Amino acid sequence: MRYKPEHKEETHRRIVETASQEFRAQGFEGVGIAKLMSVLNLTHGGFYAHFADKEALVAEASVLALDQSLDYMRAAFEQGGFPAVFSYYLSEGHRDHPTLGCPLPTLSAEVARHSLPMREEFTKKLMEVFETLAAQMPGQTLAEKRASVYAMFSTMVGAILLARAVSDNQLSKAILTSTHHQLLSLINEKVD
Amino acid sequence: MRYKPEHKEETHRRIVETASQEFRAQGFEGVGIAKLMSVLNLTHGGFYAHFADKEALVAEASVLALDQSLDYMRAAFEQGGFPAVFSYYLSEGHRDHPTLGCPLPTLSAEVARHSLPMREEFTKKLMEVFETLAAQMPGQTLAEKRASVYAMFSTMVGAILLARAVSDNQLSKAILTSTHHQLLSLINEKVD
DNA sequence: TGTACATCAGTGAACGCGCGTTCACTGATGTAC
DNA sequence: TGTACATCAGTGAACGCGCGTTCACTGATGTAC
Repeated sequence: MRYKPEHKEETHRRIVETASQEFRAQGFEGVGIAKLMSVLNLTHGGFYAHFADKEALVAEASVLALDQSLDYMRAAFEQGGFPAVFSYYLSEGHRDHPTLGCPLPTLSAEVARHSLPMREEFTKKLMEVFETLAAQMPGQTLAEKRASVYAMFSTMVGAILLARAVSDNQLSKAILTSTHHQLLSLINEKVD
Repeated sequence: MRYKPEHKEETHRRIVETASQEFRAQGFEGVGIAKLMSVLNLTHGGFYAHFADKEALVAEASVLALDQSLDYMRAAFEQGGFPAVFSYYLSEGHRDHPTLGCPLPTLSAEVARHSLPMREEFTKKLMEVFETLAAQMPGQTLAEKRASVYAMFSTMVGAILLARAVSDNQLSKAILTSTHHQLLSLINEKVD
């Protein structure tokens, strides 16, 4: 069969999209190429017409996941500023559905063990995320705004990470609400 | 060969000890039983005289890692209170040497995907860590102290996680120092 | 005191399985003549 | 208008490899007689 000119790009896009979701749910190592392709009704051999190797997919899919996550946070911010961002990020919904959530809690530990080129692409996109949010952050200087964003992200990412690991739902909720309150009081201080 | 009565326990202990370090460096999936045993000059077959399966080792090694990490933090606390804990935890040394560091940044994402029994052992030990530090935390009520510990841990864990993932050393350092300053000002508020 | 035997931590070949990757191939369709 | 050919996204068998796990075995030493 011969395909329309945009068909290949579309398939490529679908592979990255599905991979970015599966990776967030199962980790990079938990998702095999054969299984991934079969979800899309394709066979594993065709994968290498789209990507040099799995590492290339890992890089593209991570960047896409960061981009999507930034979109969610931007949407929340537009609705209600940083408090809305915290409510979204530290929600039980986000905790229970990593598939469409922020890739940082699920994938950062694995990223740290990956190849330098992959980590560089990831870092570049992460800086973009940080800069976008720093622009909205209260503070005197850009350095100060950035510092607030780094600390804010560390807190949010760590909270979701721990809330997901823990088997006790009461503790899990307590982790989310405690960090939520801490972040809210930090933001309120800065606004004053 | 016949061995002394304490020999088997000692071997068991060495396997768990080495595994707890290797897991922190490579993740649970990154460490195979054959390789692990060969590091200890043993063969892979003998593993199953010590553990029902890999999952049992994963559980024991995670608990040991949490215990060791708690010891480090307790030692730091005794030397200089929470500021010393932050200095240790958010140091470049800790960032660069996961092997003997806190298992939470490296292993929590994988723990979240493991079996319930394993997660329960992990959670039980983590609660012990939280309670130990909450006892030292300034605050009016126990609930308040716990909340501070949960938020503090989320921040520290997230910071190390991100600082390790990022390929840019300047950004990595900025993440550590920003969160460090945030935690110090939080503690100072509470003391006042 | 000397010999036969039981113990049991550790050995290593073998298993089935899923992984990432390669490559000769298929076959529907656009294009050339 | 009709036929031969080129294109190329996707196919699927095959590869070597490392994984977790099983199991019949080994062999040094303590114990029984």
